[in-house]
Amino acid sequence: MNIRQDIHNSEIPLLCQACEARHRGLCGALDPSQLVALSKQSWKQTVETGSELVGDAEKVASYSNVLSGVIKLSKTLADGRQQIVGLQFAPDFLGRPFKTESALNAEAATEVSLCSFPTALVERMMKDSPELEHRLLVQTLKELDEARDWMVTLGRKTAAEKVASFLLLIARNINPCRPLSQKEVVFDLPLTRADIADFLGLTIETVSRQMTILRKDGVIAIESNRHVTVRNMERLERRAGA
Amino acid sequence: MNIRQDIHNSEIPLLCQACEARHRGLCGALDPSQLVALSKQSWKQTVETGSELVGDAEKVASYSNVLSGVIKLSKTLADGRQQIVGLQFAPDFLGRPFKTESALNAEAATEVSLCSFPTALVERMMKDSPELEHRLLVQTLKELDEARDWMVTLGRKTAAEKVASFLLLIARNINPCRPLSQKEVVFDLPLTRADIADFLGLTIETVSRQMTILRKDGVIAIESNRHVTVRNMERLERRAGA
DNA sequence: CGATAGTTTGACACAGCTCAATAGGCGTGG
DNA sequence: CCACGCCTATTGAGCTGTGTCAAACTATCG
Repeated sequence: MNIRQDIHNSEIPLLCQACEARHRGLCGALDPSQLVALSKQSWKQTVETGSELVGDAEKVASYSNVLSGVIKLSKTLADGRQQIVGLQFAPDFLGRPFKTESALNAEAATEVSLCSFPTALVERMMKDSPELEHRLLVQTLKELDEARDWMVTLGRKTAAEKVASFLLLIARNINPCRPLSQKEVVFDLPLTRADIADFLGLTIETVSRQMTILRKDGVIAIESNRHVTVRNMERLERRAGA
Repeated sequence: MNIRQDIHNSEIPLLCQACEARHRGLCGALDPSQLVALSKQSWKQTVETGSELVGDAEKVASYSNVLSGVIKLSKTLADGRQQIVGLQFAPDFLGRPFKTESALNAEAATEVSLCSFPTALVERMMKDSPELEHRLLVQTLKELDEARDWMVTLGRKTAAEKVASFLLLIARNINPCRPLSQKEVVFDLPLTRADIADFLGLTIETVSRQMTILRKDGVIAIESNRHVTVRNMERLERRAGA
């Protein structure tokens, strides 16, 4: 039995054919011949929860597209206090071009699958393909917008609002095929309470207490610590403080 | 008496000849003919302290280079709580390409001079000039790094560390010709106590108290509320918590 | 079924907030 | 030049939200 050759896919490397990043991610900027060049030097990998992808102040040899799972980007003060400064979902691009050393720590919050390529190759292709650099600019601007939104959460919201904001963020990002604006949303939390605390600038205990309040008030339901049902998105949004 | 025609400057528009942004800013990406095209549709303006440059959810018709002064970028919650999410100094680029509506508020924190141009023109030039888009990407990545650094300050530092971090930020950015790593640094604060509080996620009173402590401990000196002398940068750095 | 890591709950402490009063800087007008 | 008023900043006193420490509970997995 022959595999039907789809015209659209005929020149696309096998590695890329089923890849999300080719559509919504960075690789969408590349034409088939560029995809072939990139795919020859790229590799897919699956990493387990907790493994460090990029260390702070470490040389970075590869960039990646996130294909599935959640990555946490964090910074640590000298005395060990930690702050998560961003979460990355598929099909985000992981890496900081034009800098050899990372200024932050990237760690798999869940099991994560990646498609990685050498930094040098990406930077070379960026010179040749303005469209690639354009996509990267668009993603970077998006991340900057998100970072600034989160600064409001960190600086001006109460613990209750912070936790609601976090649940809202996850509800909106974790399900790739999210039917927006439906009342009830179900997902597994990609982060532990400790991670959530580090993301919100709170302690584990405060996060836990606020989750309990949301549960007792019937805004959410929780099963076995990780599995969350948002009973009513609107109420959650109201609790997140605009 | 003739003005000597410098070869380097001979084709540069008058408007641009003394401009900082042509060297360290975005315009450095442009060749003389592009500079001429841009300068024909650009204009310099000076705006006074407190005037709003871009309103939240407002249509943006022009982008600008900051030539002098300080701009604060802020976001406001429904009930009026405010957070400053970034400060811009010369020769930063003010604007958010690829979005017609602003998601934040830009206001002159001091008297500010700007060189402005129509958004449409910049976006057209970006298509033709990858170098321009490249510079914008580099600036955006820098702002993202800064935003993430500040998230650590907002989420994990104490009030004392926050105020020290703020003074450090200003000391490092306000003086264009800063002789780095000299022990004593003098500057005028570009922000009121209320602005500082909104930047740090604190109240005016807490900011004031922490400044008083720094003053009494001899780390800084303050004259007439705005004029600050950092007596010892190293001590200030230590108080900022890494 | 016990071990371990993660989570919840409780009691208490304290950093930073709120409200209120005072002090200082600066421009205006006598 | 001083007197006044306005605005901003400082200082004080008390309160409260969130952190700290400690203990109990729960899920998961061998």
